[in-house]
Amino acid sequence: MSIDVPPQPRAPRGGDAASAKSSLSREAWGEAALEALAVGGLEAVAVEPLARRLGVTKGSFYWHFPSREALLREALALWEKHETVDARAGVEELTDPYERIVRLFKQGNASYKAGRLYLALAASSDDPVVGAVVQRVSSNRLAYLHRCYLDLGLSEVDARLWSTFAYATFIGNQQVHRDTPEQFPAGEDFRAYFKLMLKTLIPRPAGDTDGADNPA
Amino acid sequence: MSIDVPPQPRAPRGGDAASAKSSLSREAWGEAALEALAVGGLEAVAVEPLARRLGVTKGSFYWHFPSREALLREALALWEKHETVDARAGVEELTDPYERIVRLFKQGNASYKAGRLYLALAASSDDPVVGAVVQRVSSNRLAYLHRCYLDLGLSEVDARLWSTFAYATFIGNQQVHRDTPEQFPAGEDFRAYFKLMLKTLIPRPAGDTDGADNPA
DNA sequence: TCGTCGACATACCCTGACGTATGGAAGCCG
DNA sequence: CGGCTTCCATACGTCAGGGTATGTCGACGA
Repeated sequence: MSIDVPPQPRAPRGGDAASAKSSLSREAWGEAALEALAVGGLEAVAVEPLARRLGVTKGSFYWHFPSREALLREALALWEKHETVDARAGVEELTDPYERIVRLFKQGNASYKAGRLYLALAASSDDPVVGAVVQRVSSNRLAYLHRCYLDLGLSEVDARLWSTFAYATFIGNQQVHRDTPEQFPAGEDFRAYFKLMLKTLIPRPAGDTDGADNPA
Repeated sequence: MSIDVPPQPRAPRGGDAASAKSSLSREAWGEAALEALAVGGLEAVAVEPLARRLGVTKGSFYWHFPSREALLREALALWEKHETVDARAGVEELTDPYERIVRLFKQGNASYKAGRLYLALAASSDDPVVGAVVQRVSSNRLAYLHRCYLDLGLSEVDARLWSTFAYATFIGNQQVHRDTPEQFPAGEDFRAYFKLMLKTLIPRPAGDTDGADNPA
């Protein structure tokens, strides 16, 4: 979310526009594109509206990018890194596979915007560029979850089934949460819901009777 | 790239099989719109492409509908009926709530196109017209599922949690199936997957050990 | 036979968005 | 100081699609 501008700060120009930023970078455009994507879908990634939102005009955009598709690829690359490398930051270090899965779930449910982003991208997966990235990200997540379930002691087949199950539920939660926010459990209800999901979706092999929930 | 369909010599005013009337009806336009929606999303519901596909021109369309939005409303009304009234056709008669849920799941997973349709609509729920219908349909399904779980003997709260859980998984399956069809269990694997979901998502109160699954 | 009407075709304008061309205001350099 | 580079503005050209106005043709009904 933090829009950090990489080391390319040229001396401030007139500074007349809405942003105090002197000049835009490729990455800034990419992040803005992701923002628009999460809100308005693929069609919202349009050059002129984005330029207006950034306080510049089209001419500026076409200095940084040869085409709209190039911007899309930039944004997609950013997103893919967010959803794979960055998403595994606080997870990989956990040794207990159970805890890893819990953490994954927690992280996934933590960012509403990330959920909307995935949904928006997945909705536009008919676009070949978008579709390929969505598939890679989805496969990557699925594969990682699969490994976690394997580490849990499940057989190859069972791990496959359970990881798909858990992932589908995860994605579905985002959908339901977005489509019918009223009906989706919130607050205390969500805590109970979350607990139910964990208990149901993570078959614990050993005799772990109850309540190992960490007090976050 | 744009499929330029030649002026398609329409079947003259003879009794055609496609529809009672030789000319196009509102409903035919609506169904065509749903078809386009399932494939290309909301933006694919465009007057000119649709008219080309139906072998007529824009002028014809604007005879039946005052605007594109009117067509959208027609299609949405059709869809809402499909997903609520029609979807409950073979379910309501079942007395066992467990069987009702199973049937619901079976039906939902039966039509890939219906899944794509929901996903496409849900992706465009920022549109006020679409959003309202999606919300109604989603709420309706959720409420029905909730009743089923209630009939299963669960408490109000538990039924709420479990129905949300099950519905989220259901929706998520459609997502995963569409986004990464390669990774999604198929054939025999899907049977096992389906069975696992039923077993996990439907807490059976009485001591119903196993193997009572009806054959497909 | 003729007028009306339903259902469609044709022609047109308008909008939004992609892409291009060109120019211009800084900063850096020789 | 003149020229080059960088970043951006302005002004087009193009094109798909929404919406409108009007033309057309066959099916009736009197």
